This record gives sequence, structure tokens and C-alpha cells, in this order.
Amino acid sequence: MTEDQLSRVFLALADPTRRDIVARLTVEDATVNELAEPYDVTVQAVSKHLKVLEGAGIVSRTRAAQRRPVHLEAEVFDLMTKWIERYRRAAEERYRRLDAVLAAMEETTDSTPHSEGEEAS
Amino acid sequence: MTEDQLSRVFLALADPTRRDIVARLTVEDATVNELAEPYDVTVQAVSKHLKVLEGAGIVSRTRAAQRRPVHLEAEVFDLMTKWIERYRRAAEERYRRLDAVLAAMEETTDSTPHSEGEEAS
DNA sequence: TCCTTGTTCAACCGTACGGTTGAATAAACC
DNA sequence: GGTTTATTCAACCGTACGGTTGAACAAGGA
Repeated sequence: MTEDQLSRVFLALADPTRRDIVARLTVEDATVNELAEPYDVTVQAVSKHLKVLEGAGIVSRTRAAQRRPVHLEAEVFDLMTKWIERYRRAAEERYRRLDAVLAAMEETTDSTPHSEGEEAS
Repeated sequence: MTEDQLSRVFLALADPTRRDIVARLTVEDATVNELAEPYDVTVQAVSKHLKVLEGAGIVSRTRAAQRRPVHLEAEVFDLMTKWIERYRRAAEERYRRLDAVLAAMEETTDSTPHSEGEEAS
């Protein structure tokens, strides 16, 4: 909860392996060993990944013991979605306003459609 | 681009200062100095943050020179939203299936009707 | 009980992150 | 031209990350 969980959630999903784990957990719960199998890293590394995901509240590991399946917690996604949607909506709204302004300005001059940005890398 | 941009985007938004910058950029474009003003870090640090955001395609810095306003690119949000929604939906679907199974199992014992999934897309 | 299986803990390593200071660059103003 | 203003580059520092190996811990099965 609070604001800092967002940081943990985003950070947790910034890793491709962890995103893949999340993707696989949407299908069914799995144990650490099962999860580790496809990757060519050690089980300990995957265990660490799960710790990160757990710390972010993305997964939970209930039944303690020898075999402790990992379970996806879908609610956290709401947190991200809420944040993203909030600012995306704000940004889009701003563009609409800007477009309106530009349209008003251009009704006398020329109609030069705004160029959309594309990311370079 | 492709899948790795997702990592960069998530990583970029894993920092509270950078999220705050994004939030402020939804209101209006701003220069590095303007953006740096509220925080008690150096301008160079903010410049680095912007580099991260730019590398993730979240912002763009067009007009080069003495004054180069930072501009929010809203499209990247789609990337995240798509990823999140995809797996959230999968996870929720799975829960629905599980609920159905549980309901079937309980039809002899108790009848605890669960609410149907409600969410917009 | 001993042994196997599943999982984590502890220590270490290389690299990247977020921050700093100080110098360099680029446009604008006199 | 010289100076101011805005921004970045370069080097450095402490800490956290993702990975490893090796040992420890817990629960079942023989």
C-alpha cells in the first residue's frame, strides 16, 4: 500500500524474467522449481525474483513448507492501471485542448497537422 | 522498441521522482530547470532522470538548445496498459474458472453466490 | 532414524542506479 | 567578443540489483 508500493510493483515488473513468471502464473500456480525450470538460471535466483514479486504484493506464497506454490495476486494490477490511466487520461485531455487551440489558431492560416512523436533509441 | 522497451518503461516509472515528473508533464511541457525546482536534488540529477524517461520513450526533448522543453509521450502508456490488462484479464478469468469449480463443488453443501466480474476494459 | 526433496539463507561478485561535484557545451544577451 | 543562462558530460561514490556457489532448514518417505 501507500505510494511506495507502486515503486516496488513497477520495479518488479521491470525485469523480463519476472514478467514472464507473472505471465505463467496467470495460467496456474506453480512452485519455485517449476518456475525455475525454463530459465537457465539457478533456482536460488528465481527464489529471489519471487521475493521481489512478493514484496511488491504481486504474488503470494501461502502454504508454508516443502512445497509452497506461488500464487498471482491480480489486485495489484489495479494499482498500476489506476496510476497509468490517471495520467494518460490527463495527457490525452491536454492534447485535445492543445488540438483545439491549434485548430482555432489555424482557422486563418494553414492546416499543418501536428506531427506525432516517435521514440528513437 | 519491442519487448525490452517495456522493461525500460517499467524501470523508469519505478522511481517516485520520475513518476512525479511524468505527472507534472501531463499538465504542461517544462524545462529541466523548471522540473528540477521542486526537488532538493541537483539539476544534473533531474537531467539524468529525464534521460531515463526519454530512453523509455516516455518523454521527448525536441527543440535542441539552450531551452529544450520536455514533452510527455502518451502512447507508451498503451504499451504498459496492454501488458497489464492482458495478464490481469487472464488472471481474473482464471479466478472465474476457479470460482465455477468451487461453486460446482459446493452445490451440495452451501450456496454462496459470488458476484460476477465487473470491470471496464 | 536417515535420506531425499524443495526452498531459502549467507556471502560474495560485477554492474547499474541515483546522487554528487566540477567542467564543458550551446544559444542568447550586452 | 565576452558573459550569462540552460543543459549536459565526466568522474566519482555508496548502495542496490541480478547472478553465482555453498550451506542450512523443513517436511515427507524409506
